[in-house]
Amino acid sequence: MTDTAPRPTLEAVAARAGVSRATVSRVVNGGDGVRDVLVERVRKAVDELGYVPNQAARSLVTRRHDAIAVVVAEPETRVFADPFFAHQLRGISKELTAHDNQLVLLLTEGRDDHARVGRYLAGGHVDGALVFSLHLDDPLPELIQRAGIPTVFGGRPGWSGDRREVVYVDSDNRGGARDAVRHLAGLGRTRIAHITGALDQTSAADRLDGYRDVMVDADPRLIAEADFTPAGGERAMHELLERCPDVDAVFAANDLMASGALRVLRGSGRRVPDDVAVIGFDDMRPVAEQTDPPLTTVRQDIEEMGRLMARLLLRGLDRDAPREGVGATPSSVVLPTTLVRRGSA
Amino acid sequence: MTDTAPRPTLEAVAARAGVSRATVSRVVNGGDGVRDVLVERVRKAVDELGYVPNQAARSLVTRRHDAIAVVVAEPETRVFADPFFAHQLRGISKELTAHDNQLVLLLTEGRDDHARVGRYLAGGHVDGALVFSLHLDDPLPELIQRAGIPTVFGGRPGWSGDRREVVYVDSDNRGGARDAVRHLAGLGRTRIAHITGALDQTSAADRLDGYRDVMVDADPRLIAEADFTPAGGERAMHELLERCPDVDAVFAANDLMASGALRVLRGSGRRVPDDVAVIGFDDMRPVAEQTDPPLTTVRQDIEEMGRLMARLLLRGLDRDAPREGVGATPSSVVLPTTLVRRGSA
DNA sequence: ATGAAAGCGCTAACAA
DNA sequence: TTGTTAGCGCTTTCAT
Repeated sequence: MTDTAPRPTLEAVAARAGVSRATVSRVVNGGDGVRDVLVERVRKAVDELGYVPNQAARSLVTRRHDAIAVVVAEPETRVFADPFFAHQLRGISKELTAHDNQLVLLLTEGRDDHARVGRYLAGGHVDGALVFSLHLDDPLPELIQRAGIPTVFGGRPGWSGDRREVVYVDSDNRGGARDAVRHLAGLGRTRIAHITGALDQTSAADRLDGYRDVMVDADPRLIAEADFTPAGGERAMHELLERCPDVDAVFAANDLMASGALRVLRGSGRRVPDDVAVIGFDDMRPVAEQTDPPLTTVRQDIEEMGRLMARLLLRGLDRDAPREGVGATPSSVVLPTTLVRRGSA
Repeated sequence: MTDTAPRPTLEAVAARAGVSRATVSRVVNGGDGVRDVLVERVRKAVDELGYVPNQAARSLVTRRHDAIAVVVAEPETRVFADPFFAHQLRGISKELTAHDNQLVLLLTEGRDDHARVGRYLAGGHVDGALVFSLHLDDPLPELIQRAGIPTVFGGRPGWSGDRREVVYVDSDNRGGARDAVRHLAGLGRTRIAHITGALDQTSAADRLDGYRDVMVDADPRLIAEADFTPAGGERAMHELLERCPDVDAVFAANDLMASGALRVLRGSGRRVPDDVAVIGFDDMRPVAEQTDPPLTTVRQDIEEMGRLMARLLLRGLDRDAPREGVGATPSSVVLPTTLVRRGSA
């Protein structure tokens, strides 16, 4: 491990270039209104000294940090089991990088952490926040409101009774679910079951709604509640098989659960898709492409969601942005989904 | 999105509490040597005003940021296909959180990004860096050295000819590989093949070495070079089958490749483990537990690696830490692995 | 086009 | 124990 050496300051550069600190500052920040000769001299001094501006000092006066926080509020370890999270992060990172912003990652491990996150957000370390994985009863939005920091949510926040306008990016969970179920119906299936996700998340609730849109008076026994995990999918599939042995199709609210269902189906001696057709949601390639048979699923562009969230937030932060008219206050976005056909349906 | 309100300063709190700024500062930073009455008064004022210290101002004088950067230098999108990354991150996050440090995530997307990362690290935004996924020819270590910032590497860095002492955390790749191959040999297998990872990463090279340790004069045709991806595993397995149809065991350098190999094996009509035994590496549960048959594999405690990296870095940063004696300069750590037996071998 | 000077909000000597 | 004071390194009026 190396030890930190003392860094040159603006002052040092100014001395070396034979100009004032103000001039160096101007050059460092774009150099408008400074004679070319001086710009050159200053640049040279900067290079020779290896000068890098001290962000703390800069932020102290500009009140900007060029950093945004990504808050992943997932009490469970689930986030880490699926690549969803990583993809979003990647999209966010790309967009932020393109705008010279840094990404500060805040992972919360349960209730105790919320206070810490709240403090951090309120502490003026970052210019804005991107918040994920909210459950209905999550106290985080409240904290964030209090922190008074611009925020974009990932996924439609579910809490009700909130008057404030929130900005979020979500995919069309309901529409995607409809497409999936319609596809199954189009295959001639009539006993189409649904394995739900954790219903305290809007994504799960919306997918269930989509299922119901198509299966208007579905046998309630065809709906099994689960939690987005493979084990949950297995459990739900067992239930379903027991309650309705005549089930001929299953729409699972994500790929992980679908893969669990697939295993149970195989174990029960049923062939997929011949006896029972299966559709998942997410299109997580490592999962969906490697089940047997490969999974037909509803794809959402996760990385794009991340990118969009970042873009929305940055736009809202932009001081020169138009305060009214088109694109003034960013508003929520819902991205379309597409059905990807593979072997399972 | 909410707009930011002007925050109260130390000054304001001092005025309200009827004390000096210095006293408020003391209270805010622990409150030693301040009379209880005043501590109380100040705390009250802080609460009433909703005062939160301005980090920029604080860092400017303390030169600490209580933030460390995590640099993930993975040109490929591979990081995002496997949960490895997320697990490390989680371990790191936990440890940092426990020490009131923030995590700044720096994702690099290829060469162009390196300069940006270098600038950031040199910019004095963070107190230290945790760096991952180095390839042999990676320019990042060089940049980091120049930035002169304390660093701990994840995985043994492979570049040679570097005199400086580097601190890293790695798992015992070579030993783990030996265990795996010995297990296969113990099963009576004699034609044991190896599918390597990307050999420009030390983890892959070390696992290959471990394989060779046991298979001292292995038929070179039993070694197929791949790249840690499932597709690479499939390709390698095809090669292997073609070159050595009598292969009776395969040790793949990670679970993803092992799952690919499993598919090819099944496709070729071979039974696992009866005809060919298979062992992976990593113990990525979502993968290893859900292959058919479930994968026997070498487990490494990824989260612990992350935690350890953070701990090492923080210890090195600690100003009050003993500069000599036990635990003075942190040194590298290699964590043990364990063989997890499932169905495939 | 350039420089002088005033602070941004905080901590840390030093005095009292 | 508490207050006074001098900066930390930078940006930004305001003069020149």
